[in-house]
Amino acid sequence: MTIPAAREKFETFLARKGLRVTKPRLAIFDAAFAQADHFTAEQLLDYARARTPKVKISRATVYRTLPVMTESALLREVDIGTGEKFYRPNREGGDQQVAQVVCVDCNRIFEISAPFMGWYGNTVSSKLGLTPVSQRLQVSATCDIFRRTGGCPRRG
Amino acid sequence: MTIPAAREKFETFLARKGLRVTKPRLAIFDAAFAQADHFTAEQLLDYARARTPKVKISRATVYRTLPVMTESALLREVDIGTGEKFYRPNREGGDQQVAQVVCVDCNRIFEISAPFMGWYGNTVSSKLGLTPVSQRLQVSATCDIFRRTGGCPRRG
DNA sequence: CTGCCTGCAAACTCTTTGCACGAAT
DNA sequence: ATTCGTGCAAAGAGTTTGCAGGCAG
Repeated sequence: MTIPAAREKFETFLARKGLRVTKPRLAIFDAAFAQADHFTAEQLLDYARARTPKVKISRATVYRTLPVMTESALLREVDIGTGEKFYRPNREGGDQQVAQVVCVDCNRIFEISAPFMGWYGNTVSSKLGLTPVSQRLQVSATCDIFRRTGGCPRRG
Repeated sequence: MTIPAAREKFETFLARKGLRVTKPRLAIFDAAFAQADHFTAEQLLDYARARTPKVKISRATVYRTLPVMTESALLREVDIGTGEKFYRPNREGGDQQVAQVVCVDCNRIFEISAPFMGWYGNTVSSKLGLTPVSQRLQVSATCDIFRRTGGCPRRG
């Protein structure tokens, strides 16, 4: 999904929710959707300001816009339990079942398709009389090459 | 595992690590291991103080002792992405594969065995040249009975 | 007696919020 | 014109840390 196409979806989402289409919101959204990898709120603030110097963007607005974008499903929130939340654009659209693999050496987050997760959640919840609404599978792992060579090939 | 037995293991762990066996550390450990359910750092502080009024216990020492206890594997850290960390005693011992199911109605954390997780972590990591060190499956779920009756049977 | 451990309080990080102004509808 | 959105700065929650004194080994 291209940025203009995504932005149009976002504008539509805002309109349907009765929210106003403002310059800061669009600037933040564009910056978020242009990101290649995972990013934090702070990184998004920096990037949005650099990308759209004309539009004044405050930290507060970034934090207020992130939940809106997440709700629109054009952005996904990724919590790896480090105190700060990560986000990434959802270019494919739809509710994907993905697992996060966090490399403790290169500190990078990989996401891979996990089609079995839904079944896992159901299996585990039904025993308790619960119905799953969301689930996440997170794997912490060490890099084999890093341990042998002392360098992470994915980082250079 | 009883509390005295666990405390002995903890003392041994401290000794092996070259750490000192102090009254605050033991008081905090006992309080942690006596807990029936998940608890936070703050709750542990309150409980340890109530349980051992003679020993002076500060918040800082609780926060400094928690990682030690976690490393000893007598305590497990449970992160459900709410900003505060939860802990619970690991009475069974060993590295278990457990999934957390968080009920959004009663706000309680259930843990159930999920032996398939290990296989999945390996499958997923090996594709990336990584070796898994830990993994967690976390499911957010709604309570079926709560939705029908408006009350959670697990809470009363 | 040596140096790790402790308590206290301040600092820190990430996120949220109150308020008055400014902009979208 | 009305109301929602914004920026700023302060507050908030949870956790960490610097320092002077205390206790374990």
